[in-house]
Amino acid sequence: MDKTAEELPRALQLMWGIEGPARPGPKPTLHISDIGAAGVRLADAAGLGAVSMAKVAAEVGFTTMSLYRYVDSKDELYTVMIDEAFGVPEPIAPELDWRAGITRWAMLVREAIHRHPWILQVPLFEPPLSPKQLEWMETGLRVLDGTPLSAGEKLSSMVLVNIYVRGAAQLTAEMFARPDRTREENDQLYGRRLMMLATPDRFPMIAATVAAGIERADSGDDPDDFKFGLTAVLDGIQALIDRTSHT
Amino acid sequence: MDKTAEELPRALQLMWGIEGPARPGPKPTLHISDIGAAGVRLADAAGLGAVSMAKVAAEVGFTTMSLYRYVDSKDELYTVMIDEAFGVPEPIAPELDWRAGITRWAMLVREAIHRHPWILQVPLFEPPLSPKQLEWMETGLRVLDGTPLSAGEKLSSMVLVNIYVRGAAQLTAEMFARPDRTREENDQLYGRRLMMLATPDRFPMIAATVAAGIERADSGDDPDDFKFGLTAVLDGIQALIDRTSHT
DNA sequence: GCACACTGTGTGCGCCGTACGCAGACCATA
DNA sequence: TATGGTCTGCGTACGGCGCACACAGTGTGC
Repeated sequence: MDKTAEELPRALQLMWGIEGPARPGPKPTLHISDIGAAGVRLADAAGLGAVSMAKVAAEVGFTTMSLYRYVDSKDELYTVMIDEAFGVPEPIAPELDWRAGITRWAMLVREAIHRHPWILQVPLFEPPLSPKQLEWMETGLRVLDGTPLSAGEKLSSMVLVNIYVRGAAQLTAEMFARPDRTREENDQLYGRRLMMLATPDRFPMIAATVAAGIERADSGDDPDDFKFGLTAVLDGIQALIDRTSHT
Repeated sequence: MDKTAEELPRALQLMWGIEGPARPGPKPTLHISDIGAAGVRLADAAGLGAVSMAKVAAEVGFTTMSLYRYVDSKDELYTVMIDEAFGVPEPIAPELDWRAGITRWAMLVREAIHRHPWILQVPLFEPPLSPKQLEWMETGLRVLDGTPLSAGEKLSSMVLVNIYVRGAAQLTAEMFARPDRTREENDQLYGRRLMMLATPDRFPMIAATVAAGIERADSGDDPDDFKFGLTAVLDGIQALIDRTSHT
Protein backbone atom coordinates (compact mmCIF):
# COMPACT_ATOMS: atom_id res chain seq x y z
CA MET A 1 0.00 0.00 0.00
CA ASP A 2 1.37 3.30 -1.03
CA LYS A 3 2.34 5.76 1.62
CA THR A 4 0.60 8.57 -0.24
CA ALA A 5 -2.51 6.47 -0.51
CA GLU A 6 -2.79 6.20 3.22
CA GLU A 7 -3.06 9.94 3.49
CA LEU A 8 -6.10 9.80 1.24
CA PRO A 9 -9.43 10.35 2.96
CA ARG A 10 -11.45 7.23 3.40
CA ALA A 11 -14.11 8.14 0.86
CA LEU A 12 -11.56 8.73 -1.88
CA GLN A 13 -9.91 5.39 -1.20
CA LEU A 14 -13.26 3.69 -1.52
CA MET A 15 -14.18 5.58 -4.67
CA TRP A 16 -10.92 4.63 -6.31
CA GLY A 17 -11.18 1.03 -5.12
CA ILE A 18 -7.91 1.24 -3.27
CA GLU A 19 -7.57 -1.63 -0.82
CA GLY A 20 -4.93 -2.55 1.66
CA PRO A 21 -3.74 -6.15 2.17
CA ALA A 22 -6.42 -8.73 2.82
CA ARG A 23 -7.93 -8.20 6.24
CA PRO A 24 -10.06 -10.29 8.62
CA GLY A 25 -13.46 -9.13 9.74
CA PRO A 26 -16.71 -8.51 7.93
CA LYS A 27 -16.78 -6.91 4.53
CA PRO A 28 -18.61 -3.60 4.17
CA THR A 29 -22.21 -4.07 3.12
CA LEU A 30 -22.61 -0.90 1.12
CA HIS A 31 -20.75 0.49 -1.79
CA ILE A 32 -19.69 4.09 -1.43
CA SER A 33 -21.75 5.02 -4.46
CA ASP A 34 -24.91 3.78 -2.73
CA ILE A 35 -24.36 6.49 -0.16
CA GLY A 36 -23.64 9.10 -2.80
CA ALA A 37 -26.75 8.13 -4.75
CA ALA A 38 -28.90 8.38 -1.63
CA GLY A 39 -27.56 11.85 -0.92
CA VAL A 40 -28.17 12.90 -4.50
CA ARG A 41 -31.74 11.67 -4.29
CA LEU A 42 -32.39 13.74 -1.19
CA ALA A 43 -30.72 16.85 -2.57
CA ASP A 44 -32.57 16.58 -5.87
CA ALA A 45 -35.87 16.26 -4.08
CA ALA A 46 -35.54 18.92 -1.40
CA GLY A 47 -32.29 20.81 -1.83
CA LEU A 48 -28.95 20.57 -0.17
CA GLY A 49 -30.47 21.56 3.14
CA ALA A 50 -32.34 18.27 3.20
CA VAL A 51 -29.09 16.33 3.22
CA SER A 52 -28.01 15.30 6.68
CA MET A 53 -26.09 12.28 7.86
CA ALA A 54 -29.23 10.97 9.52
CA LYS A 55 -31.42 11.39 6.45
CA VAL A 56 -28.89 9.82 4.11
CA ALA A 57 -28.41 6.93 6.51
CA ALA A 58 -32.16 6.37 6.69
CA GLU A 59 -32.34 6.52 2.90
CA VAL A 60 -29.88 3.65 2.58
CA GLY A 61 -31.47 1.81 5.49
CA PHE A 62 -28.63 2.17 7.96
CA THR A 63 -28.09 4.07 11.15
CA THR A 64 -26.51 7.48 11.20
CA MET A 65 -23.21 6.47 12.65
CA SER A 66 -22.64 3.61 10.27
CA LEU A 67 -22.09 6.16 7.50
CA TYR A 68 -18.86 7.12 9.19
CA ARG A 69 -17.45 3.71 8.23
CA TYR A 70 -17.48 4.99 4.67
CA VAL A 71 -17.01 8.70 5.02
CA ASP A 72 -14.93 10.63 7.52
CA SER A 73 -17.07 13.75 7.58
CA LYS A 74 -20.00 15.41 5.94
CA ASP A 75 -17.66 17.22 3.61
CA GLU A 76 -16.58 13.87 2.26
CA LEU A 77 -20.19 12.92 1.79
CA TYR A 78 -20.52 16.00 -0.38
CA THR A 79 -17.54 14.89 -2.43
CA VAL A 80 -19.13 11.52 -3.02
CA MET A 81 -22.43 13.13 -3.93
CA ILE A 82 -20.82 15.42 -6.48
CA ASP A 83 -19.00 12.52 -8.06
CA GLU A 84 -22.25 10.61 -8.28
CA ALA A 85 -24.22 13.60 -9.59
CA PHE A 86 -21.86 14.35 -12.45
CA GLY A 87 -21.60 10.75 -13.46
CA VAL A 88 -19.39 9.44 -16.22
CA PRO A 89 -18.93 12.17 -18.84
CA GLU A 90 -20.38 11.48 -22.22
CA PRO A 91 -17.54 11.18 -24.72
CA ILE A 92 -17.09 14.03 -27.18
CA ALA A 93 -16.71 13.26 -30.86
CA PRO A 94 -12.99 13.64 -31.53
CA GLU A 95 -13.52 14.97 -35.03
CA LEU A 96 -14.93 18.21 -33.62
CA ASP A 97 -12.57 21.16 -33.67
CA TRP A 98 -11.60 22.60 -30.34
CA ARG A 99 -14.29 25.25 -30.35
CA ALA A 100 -17.15 22.92 -31.12
CA GLY A 101 -15.71 20.36 -28.75
CA ILE A 102 -15.36 22.62 -25.75
CA THR A 103 -18.76 24.09 -26.48
CA ARG A 104 -20.20 20.61 -26.28
CA TRP A 105 -18.26 20.02 -23.08
CA ALA A 106 -19.56 23.25 -21.59
CA MET A 107 -23.10 22.24 -22.49
CA LEU A 108 -22.66 18.88 -20.80
CA VAL A 109 -21.34 20.48 -17.63
CA ARG A 110 -24.21 22.92 -17.74
CA GLU A 111 -26.74 20.15 -18.11
CA ALA A 112 -25.27 18.25 -15.19
CA ILE A 113 -25.50 21.33 -13.01
CA HIS A 114 -29.06 22.02 -14.11
CA ARG A 115 -30.00 18.47 -13.24
CA HIS A 116 -28.51 18.93 -9.77
CA PRO A 117 -28.51 22.64 -9.00
CA TRP A 118 -27.45 22.04 -5.40
CA ILE A 119 -23.98 21.27 -6.73
CA LEU A 120 -23.28 24.98 -6.74
CA GLN A 121 -24.19 25.29 -3.08
CA VAL A 122 -21.75 22.69 -1.87
CA PRO A 123 -18.95 24.37 0.05
CA LEU A 124 -15.62 23.21 -1.34
CA PHE A 125 -12.49 22.88 0.71
CA GLU A 126 -10.43 20.59 -1.49
CA PRO A 127 -9.52 20.53 -5.17
CA PRO A 128 -11.16 17.72 -7.13
CA LEU A 129 -9.67 14.24 -6.81
CA SER A 130 -12.61 11.92 -7.24
CA PRO A 131 -12.61 9.55 -10.23
CA LYS A 132 -15.44 11.01 -12.26
CA GLN A 133 -14.36 14.57 -11.58
CA LEU A 134 -10.98 13.72 -13.03
CA GLU A 135 -12.66 12.10 -16.00
CA TRP A 136 -14.54 15.31 -16.69
CA MET A 137 -11.27 17.19 -16.50
CA GLU A 138 -9.65 14.71 -18.81
CA THR A 139 -12.49 14.99 -21.29
CA GLY A 140 -12.27 18.75 -21.27
CA LEU A 141 -8.54 18.74 -21.79
CA ARG A 142 -8.75 16.26 -24.62
CA VAL A 143 -10.80 18.51 -26.88
CA LEU A 144 -8.00 21.07 -26.61
CA ASP A 145 -5.42 18.52 -27.64
CA GLY A 146 -5.22 19.71 -31.23
CA THR A 147 -4.50 23.30 -30.30
CA PRO A 148 -1.01 24.77 -30.15
CA LEU A 149 -1.50 25.67 -26.50
CA SER A 150 0.92 24.46 -23.88
CA ALA A 151 -0.24 21.98 -21.27
CA GLY A 152 -0.61 24.75 -18.73
CA GLU A 153 -2.53 26.93 -21.13
CA LYS A 154 -4.87 24.08 -21.97
CA LEU A 155 -5.52 23.57 -18.30
CA SER A 156 -6.13 27.26 -17.74
CA SER A 157 -8.47 27.41 -20.71
CA MET A 158 -10.49 24.45 -19.50
CA VAL A 159 -10.65 25.92 -16.03
CA LEU A 160 -11.78 29.21 -17.51
CA VAL A 161 -14.64 27.56 -19.33
CA ASN A 162 -15.56 25.63 -16.23
CA ILE A 163 -15.56 28.77 -14.14
CA TYR A 164 -17.83 30.45 -16.63
CA VAL A 165 -20.33 27.63 -16.79
CA ARG A 166 -20.56 27.41 -13.03
CA GLY A 167 -20.82 31.14 -12.60
CA ALA A 168 -23.47 31.53 -15.27
CA ALA A 169 -25.48 28.67 -13.82
CA GLN A 170 -25.30 30.17 -10.36
CA LEU A 171 -27.23 33.19 -11.52
CA THR A 172 -30.15 30.92 -12.24
CA ALA A 173 -29.68 28.50 -9.40
CA GLU A 174 -30.72 31.26 -7.06
CA MET A 175 -34.05 31.31 -8.80
CA PHE A 176 -34.51 27.58 -8.72
CA ALA A 177 -34.36 27.55 -4.96
CA ARG A 178 -37.81 29.09 -4.48
CA PRO A 179 -40.64 26.64 -4.44
CA ASP A 180 -43.23 29.33 -3.73
CA ARG A 181 -42.44 31.65 -6.62
CA THR A 182 -41.95 30.89 -10.26
CA ARG A 183 -38.88 32.19 -12.03
CA GLU A 184 -40.89 34.81 -13.89
CA GLU A 185 -42.31 36.11 -10.65
CA ASN A 186 -38.83 36.25 -9.21
CA ASP A 187 -37.52 38.19 -12.17
CA GLN A 188 -40.39 40.63 -12.05
CA LEU A 189 -40.04 41.10 -8.33
CA TYR A 190 -36.33 41.75 -8.70
CA GLY A 191 -36.98 44.21 -11.47
CA ARG A 192 -39.53 46.08 -9.40
CA ARG A 193 -37.21 46.23 -6.43
CA LEU A 194 -34.32 47.42 -8.56
CA MET A 195 -36.49 50.17 -9.99
CA MET A 196 -37.42 51.26 -6.51
CA LEU A 197 -33.95 51.15 -4.98
CA ALA A 198 -31.62 51.95 -7.88
CA THR A 199 -32.88 55.43 -8.53
CA PRO A 200 -31.57 57.19 -11.65
CA ASP A 201 -29.86 59.91 -9.63
CA ARG A 202 -27.64 57.59 -7.63
CA PHE A 203 -27.54 54.61 -10.00
CA PRO A 204 -27.98 55.95 -13.52
CA MET A 205 -26.38 52.98 -15.25
CA ILE A 206 -28.41 50.39 -13.39
CA ALA A 207 -31.58 52.38 -13.85
CA ALA A 208 -30.93 52.66 -17.57
CA THR A 209 -30.35 48.94 -17.78
CA VAL A 210 -33.55 48.14 -15.97
CA ALA A 211 -35.43 50.66 -18.04
CA ALA A 212 -34.12 48.99 -21.16
CA GLY A 213 -36.03 45.98 -19.94
CA ILE A 214 -32.94 43.91 -19.72
CA GLU A 215 -33.10 43.11 -16.06
CA ARG A 216 -34.05 39.72 -17.37
CA ALA A 217 -30.50 39.31 -18.56
CA ASP A 218 -29.20 39.75 -15.04
CA SER A 219 -31.18 37.03 -13.42
CA GLY A 220 -31.85 34.97 -16.48
CA ASP A 221 -29.96 32.14 -17.99
CA ASP A 222 -31.65 32.01 -21.35
CA PRO A 223 -29.65 29.77 -23.62
CA ASP A 224 -28.90 32.90 -25.65
CA ASP A 225 -27.43 34.65 -22.65
CA PHE A 226 -25.41 31.62 -21.82
CA LYS A 227 -24.15 31.41 -25.37
CA PHE A 228 -23.33 35.08 -25.33
CA GLY A 229 -20.95 34.73 -22.41
CA LEU A 230 -19.54 31.48 -23.68
CA THR A 231 -18.82 33.08 -27.02
CA ALA A 232 -16.88 35.82 -25.27
CA VAL A 233 -14.89 33.29 -23.27
CA LEU A 234 -14.10 31.21 -26.33
CA ASP A 235 -13.15 34.30 -28.30
CA GLY A 236 -10.69 35.02 -25.55
CA ILE A 237 -9.19 31.57 -25.83
CA GLN A 238 -9.13 31.96 -29.59
CA ALA A 239 -7.11 35.13 -29.17
CA LEU A 240 -4.65 33.23 -27.00
CA ILE A 241 -4.37 30.51 -29.62
CA ASP A 242 -3.74 33.06 -32.36
CA ARG A 243 -1.06 34.70 -30.27
CA THR A 244 0.53 31.33 -29.59
CA SER A 245 0.65 30.18 -33.20
CA HIS A 246 2.04 33.46 -34.49
CA THR A 247 5.13 33.21 -32.29
CA MET B 1 -44.83 53.64 2.76
CA ASP B 2 -44.52 51.96 -0.56
CA LYS B 3 -46.26 48.69 -1.07
CA THR B 4 -43.21 47.23 -2.75
CA ALA B 5 -41.06 48.42 0.10
CA GLU B 6 -43.10 46.44 2.55
CA GLU B 7 -42.23 43.28 0.77
CA LEU B 8 -38.56 44.02 1.34
CA PRO B 9 -36.84 41.92 3.99
CA ARG B 10 -36.20 43.75 7.20
CA ALA B 11 -32.44 43.89 6.80
CA LEU B 12 -32.70 45.52 3.38
CA GLN B 13 -35.09 48.14 4.67
CA LEU B 14 -32.65 48.99 7.43
CA MET B 15 -29.68 49.05 5.08
CA TRP B 16 -31.46 51.43 2.75
CA GLY B 17 -32.72 53.56 5.62
CA ILE B 18 -36.33 53.04 4.64
CA GLU B 19 -38.64 53.98 7.47
CA GLY B 20 -42.34 53.86 7.88
CA PRO B 21 -44.36 56.66 9.48
CA ALA B 22 -43.23 57.75 12.92
CA ARG B 23 -43.93 55.04 15.44
CA PRO B 24 -44.19 54.87 19.22
CA GLY B 25 -41.95 52.67 21.27
CA PRO B 26 -38.20 52.57 21.86
CA LYS B 27 -35.78 53.26 19.03
CA PRO B 28 -33.43 50.49 18.02
CA THR B 29 -30.09 50.69 19.79
CA LEU B 30 -27.91 49.21 17.10
CA HIS B 31 -27.33 50.13 13.51
CA ILE B 32 -27.62 47.27 11.06
CA SER B 33 -24.02 47.82 10.01
CA ASP B 34 -22.85 47.16 13.58
CA ILE B 35 -24.21 43.66 13.21
CA GLY B 36 -22.65 43.22 9.79
CA ALA B 37 -19.30 44.43 11.04
CA ALA B 38 -19.41 42.03 13.98
CA GLY B 39 -20.12 39.14 11.63
CA VAL B 40 -17.31 40.21 9.33
CA ARG B 41 -14.92 40.32 12.28
CA LEU B 42 -15.80 36.78 13.28
CA ALA B 43 -15.61 35.43 9.74
CA ASP B 44 -12.29 37.13 9.07
CA ALA B 45 -10.84 35.68 12.24
CA ALA B 46 -12.11 32.12 12.10
CA GLY B 47 -13.97 31.53 8.87
CA LEU B 48 -17.62 31.48 7.99
CA GLY B 49 -18.17 28.49 10.25
CA ALA B 50 -17.46 30.71 13.24
CA VAL B 51 -20.43 32.91 12.40
CA SER B 52 -23.53 32.02 14.34
CA MET B 53 -26.36 34.15 15.57
CA ALA B 54 -25.18 33.60 19.14
CA LYS B 55 -21.58 34.54 18.42
CA VAL B 56 -22.49 37.64 16.48
CA ALA B 57 -24.90 38.68 19.20
CA ALA B 58 -22.22 38.24 21.84
CA GLU B 59 -19.82 40.22 19.68
CA VAL B 60 -22.15 43.21 19.66
CA GLY B 61 -23.03 42.69 23.32
CA PHE B 62 -26.63 41.62 22.84
CA THR B 63 -28.54 38.41 23.27
CA THR B 64 -29.04 35.99 20.44
CA MET B 65 -32.68 36.67 19.88
CA SER B 66 -32.32 40.42 19.78
CA LEU B 67 -30.57 40.06 16.43
CA TYR B 68 -33.88 39.01 14.97
CA ARG B 69 -35.13 42.55 15.51
CA TYR B 70 -32.73 43.56 12.76
CA VAL B 71 -32.50 40.49 10.58
CA ASP B 72 -35.19 37.98 9.70
CA SER B 73 -32.90 35.01 9.24
CA LYS B 74 -29.30 33.99 9.12
CA ASP B 75 -29.35 34.35 5.35
CA GLU B 76 -30.11 38.02 5.82
CA LEU B 77 -27.23 38.29 8.23
CA TYR B 78 -25.04 36.99 5.44
CA THR B 79 -26.38 39.66 3.13
CA VAL B 80 -25.52 42.35 5.63
CA MET B 81 -22.06 40.88 6.14
CA ILE B 82 -21.33 40.84 2.43
CA ASP B 83 -22.44 44.43 2.07
CA GLU B 84 -20.18 45.40 4.92
CA ALA B 85 -17.24 43.35 3.66
CA PHE B 86 -17.23 44.86 0.18
CA GLY B 87 -17.62 48.37 1.48
CA VAL B 88 -17.99 51.42 -0.68
CA PRO B 89 -16.23 50.84 -4.00
CA GLU B 90 -13.26 53.00 -4.74
CA PRO B 91 -14.07 55.24 -7.70
CA ILE B 92 -12.38 54.44 -10.98
CA ALA B 93 -10.68 57.21 -12.92
CA PRO B 94 -13.11 58.08 -15.72
CA GLU B 95 -10.34 58.86 -18.18
CA LEU B 96 -9.39 55.19 -18.36
CA ASP B 97 -10.57 53.37 -21.45
CA TRP B 98 -12.99 50.51 -20.88
CA ARG B 99 -10.33 47.85 -20.80
CA ALA B 100 -8.13 49.55 -18.26
CA GLY B 101 -11.18 50.56 -16.28
CA ILE B 102 -12.74 47.14 -16.04
CA THR B 103 -9.34 45.66 -15.26
CA ARG B 104 -9.09 48.02 -12.35
CA TRP B 105 -12.60 47.11 -11.31
CA ALA B 106 -11.78 43.42 -11.49
CA MET B 107 -8.71 43.97 -9.34
CA LEU B 108 -10.75 45.80 -6.74
CA VAL B 109 -13.30 43.01 -6.58
CA ARG B 110 -10.49 40.53 -6.34
CA GLU B 111 -8.88 42.41 -3.49
CA ALA B 112 -12.13 42.60 -1.59
CA ILE B 113 -12.58 38.85 -1.93
CA HIS B 114 -9.02 38.17 -0.86
CA ARG B 115 -9.54 40.32 2.19
CA HIS B 116 -12.64 38.31 3.08
CA PRO B 117 -12.31 34.90 1.43
CA TRP B 118 -15.38 33.56 3.23
CA ILE B 119 -17.49 35.67 0.85
CA LEU B 120 -17.22 32.86 -1.67
CA GLN B 121 -18.59 30.34 0.82
CA VAL B 122 -21.77 32.25 1.53
CA PRO B 123 -24.72 30.41 0.05
CA LEU B 124 -26.75 32.83 -2.06
CA PHE B 125 -30.48 32.58 -2.53
CA GLU B 126 -31.26 36.07 -3.73
CA PRO B 127 -29.84 38.38 -6.37
CA PRO B 128 -27.99 41.39 -4.97
CA LEU B 129 -30.09 44.29 -3.70
CA SER B 130 -28.03 45.77 -0.90
CA PRO B 131 -26.78 49.36 -1.30
CA LYS B 132 -23.06 48.75 -1.63
CA GLN B 133 -23.55 45.75 -3.86
CA LEU B 134 -25.52 47.95 -6.22
CA GLU B 135 -22.82 50.60 -6.03
CA TRP B 136 -20.27 48.03 -7.13
CA MET B 137 -22.52 47.09 -10.02
CA GLU B 138 -22.96 50.74 -10.93
CA THR B 139 -19.22 51.32 -10.84
CA GLY B 140 -18.60 48.34 -13.08
CA LEU B 141 -21.23 49.44 -15.56
CA ARG B 142 -19.92 52.96 -15.69
CA VAL B 143 -16.52 52.01 -17.07
CA LEU B 144 -18.33 50.40 -19.99
CA ASP B 145 -20.26 53.55 -20.68
CA GLY B 146 -18.06 54.68 -23.54
CA THR B 147 -18.42 51.43 -25.46
CA PRO B 148 -20.92 50.90 -28.26
CA LEU B 149 -22.49 48.01 -26.36
CA SER B 150 -26.19 48.00 -25.58
CA ALA B 151 -27.32 48.28 -21.99
CA GLY B 152 -27.94 44.55 -21.86
CA GLU B 153 -24.58 43.77 -23.34
CA LYS B 154 -22.86 46.02 -20.83
CA LEU B 155 -24.61 44.23 -18.05
CA SER B 156 -23.69 40.84 -19.42
CA SER B 157 -20.09 41.91 -19.86
CA MET B 158 -19.83 43.16 -16.32
CA VAL B 159 -21.45 40.01 -15.03
CA LEU B 160 -19.01 37.98 -17.07
CA VAL B 161 -16.03 39.71 -15.51
CA ASN B 162 -17.55 39.33 -12.08
CA ILE B 163 -18.11 35.63 -12.64
CA TYR B 164 -14.54 35.22 -13.70
CA VAL B 165 -13.07 37.04 -10.73
CA ARG B 166 -15.15 35.05 -8.28
CA GLY B 167 -14.41 31.76 -9.98
CA ALA B 168 -10.71 32.40 -10.20
CA ALA B 169 -10.57 33.44 -6.57
CA GLN B 170 -12.44 30.34 -5.51
CA LEU B 171 -9.65 28.15 -6.76
CA THR B 172 -7.39 29.73 -4.19
CA ALA B 173 -9.94 30.15 -1.44
CA GLU B 174 -9.94 26.42 -1.04
CA MET B 175 -6.30 26.65 -0.10
CA PHE B 176 -6.80 29.47 2.31
CA ALA B 177 -9.10 27.42 4.44
CA ARG B 178 -6.38 25.19 5.88
CA PRO B 179 -4.68 26.51 8.96
CA ASP B 180 -2.51 23.41 9.35
CA ARG B 181 -0.92 23.36 5.92
CA THR B 182 0.66 26.14 3.95
CA ARG B 183 -0.42 26.74 0.38
CA GLU B 184 2.79 25.27 -0.98
CA GLU B 185 2.25 22.09 1.00
CA ASN B 186 -1.28 21.91 -0.31
CA ASP B 187 -0.15 22.30 -3.89
CA GLN B 188 2.53 19.69 -3.50
CA LEU B 189 0.16 17.28 -1.83
CA TYR B 190 -2.38 17.78 -4.59
CA GLY B 191 0.29 17.22 -7.21
CA ARG B 192 1.43 14.00 -5.56
CA ARG B 193 -2.09 12.72 -5.30
CA LEU B 194 -2.85 13.59 -8.91
CA MET B 195 0.26 11.75 -10.00
CA MET B 196 -0.84 8.71 -8.06
CA LEU B 197 -4.46 8.68 -9.17
CA ALA B 198 -4.42 10.17 -12.66
CA THR B 199 -2.32 7.50 -14.27
CA PRO B 200 -1.15 8.14 -17.84
CA ASP B 201 -3.10 5.18 -19.21
CA ARG B 202 -6.49 6.37 -18.03
CA PHE B 203 -5.79 10.11 -17.77
CA PRO B 204 -3.11 10.94 -20.33
CA MET B 205 -3.96 14.63 -20.58
CA ILE B 206 -4.01 15.21 -16.85
CA ALA B 207 -0.85 13.21 -16.38
CA ALA B 208 0.89 15.22 -19.07
CA THR B 209 -0.22 18.43 -17.43
CA VAL B 210 1.03 17.34 -14.06
CA ALA B 211 4.26 16.11 -15.58
CA ALA B 212 4.71 19.51 -17.18
CA GLY B 213 4.83 20.80 -13.67
CA ILE B 214 1.85 23.01 -14.19
CA GLU B 215 -0.36 21.53 -11.56
CA ARG B 216 0.46 24.76 -9.81
CA ALA B 217 -1.69 26.52 -12.36
CA ASP B 218 -4.69 24.47 -11.32
CA SER B 219 -4.67 25.34 -7.70
CA GLY B 220 -2.76 28.56 -7.92
CA ASP B 221 -3.92 32.07 -8.34
CA ASP B 222 -0.64 33.72 -9.17
CA PRO B 223 -1.34 37.21 -10.44
CA ASP B 224 -0.08 36.00 -13.81
CA ASP B 225 -2.62 33.22 -13.91
CA PHE B 226 -5.32 35.61 -12.91
CA LYS B 227 -4.25 38.05 -15.60
CA PHE B 228 -4.16 35.24 -18.12
CA GLY B 229 -7.80 34.41 -17.62
CA LEU B 230 -8.82 38.01 -17.36
CA THR B 231 -7.09 38.76 -20.62
CA ALA B 232 -9.06 36.01 -22.28
CA VAL B 233 -12.32 37.32 -20.88
CA LEU B 234 -11.57 40.86 -21.95
CA ASP B 235 -10.51 39.71 -25.39
CA GLY B 236 -13.90 38.08 -25.65
CA ILE B 237 -15.63 41.32 -24.74
CA GLN B 238 -13.38 43.15 -27.20
CA ALA B 239 -14.54 40.79 -29.90
CA LEU B 240 -18.12 41.60 -29.04
CA ILE B 241 -17.39 45.31 -29.19
CA ASP B 242 -15.74 44.94 -32.58
CA ARG B 243 -18.70 43.01 -33.87
CA THR B 244 -21.06 45.64 -32.52
CA SER B 245 -19.30 48.63 -34.05
CA HIS B 246 -18.98 47.01 -37.48
CA THR B 247 -22.71 46.59 -37.85
C1' DG C 1 -51.81 61.11 30.68
C1' DC C 2 -52.56 57.18 28.30
C1' DA C 3 -52.46 53.48 25.09
C1' DC C 4 -49.82 50.71 22.62
C1' DA C 5 -46.39 49.35 19.43
C1' DC C 6 -41.96 48.56 19.93
C1' DT C 7 -37.24 46.64 21.79
C1' DG C 8 -34.54 43.39 24.07
C1' DT C 9 -34.77 39.02 26.69
C1' DG C 10 -35.44 34.07 28.37
C1' DT C 11 -36.93 29.67 27.56
C1' DG C 12 -37.31 25.83 24.92
C1' DC C 13 -37.66 22.76 20.75
C1' DG C 14 -36.02 19.98 17.17
C1' DC C 15 -32.18 19.14 14.44
C1' DC C 16 -27.43 18.91 13.43
C1' DG C 17 -22.44 16.68 13.16
C1' DT C 18 -19.84 13.50 15.35
C1' DA C 19 -16.85 11.31 19.49
C1' DC C 20 -16.89 7.05 21.85
C1' DG C 21 -17.59 2.38 23.28
C1' DC C 22 -19.70 -2.04 22.51
C1' DA C 23 -21.51 -6.54 20.51
C1' DG C 24 -21.18 -9.56 17.28
C1' DA C 25 -19.78 -11.16 12.61
C1' DC C 26 -16.27 -12.63 9.74
C1' DC C 27 -11.93 -14.08 7.69
C1' DA C 28 -6.79 -15.28 7.70
C1' DT C 29 -4.16 -18.07 9.85
C1' DA C 30 -2.62 -22.01 12.34
C1' DT D 1 -11.40 -27.00 12.17
C1' DA D 2 -10.41 -23.85 15.95
C1' DT D 3 -9.23 -19.27 17.15
C1' DG D 4 -7.65 -14.60 17.52
C1' DG D 5 -7.95 -10.29 15.97
C1' DT D 6 -10.16 -6.91 13.52
C1' DC D 7 -13.62 -4.94 11.32
C1' DT D 8 -18.73 -3.51 10.79
C1' DG D 9 -22.77 -1.56 12.30
C1' DC D 10 -25.17 0.38 16.23
C1' DG D 11 -26.68 3.09 20.56
C1' DT D 12 -25.83 6.72 23.41
C1' DA D 13 -24.58 11.20 24.39
C1' DC D 14 -22.94 15.98 23.93
C1' DG D 15 -22.50 20.59 22.50
C1' DG D 16 -24.07 23.78 19.21
C1' DC D 17 -27.19 25.41 15.92
C1' DG D 18 -31.40 28.37 13.93
C1' DC D 19 -35.30 30.18 15.45
C1' DA D 20 -40.57 30.23 17.37
C1' DC D 21 -42.81 32.34 21.04
C1' DA D 22 -44.23 34.72 25.10
C1' DC D 23 -43.10 38.44 28.16
C1' DA D 24 -41.54 42.73 30.56
C1' DG D 25 -40.38 47.24 30.22
C1' DT D 26 -39.86 51.57 27.53
C1' DG D 27 -40.75 55.67 25.30
C1' DT D 28 -43.27 58.06 21.65
C1' DG D 29 -47.46 60.00 19.40
C1' DC D 30 -51.92 61.15 20.30
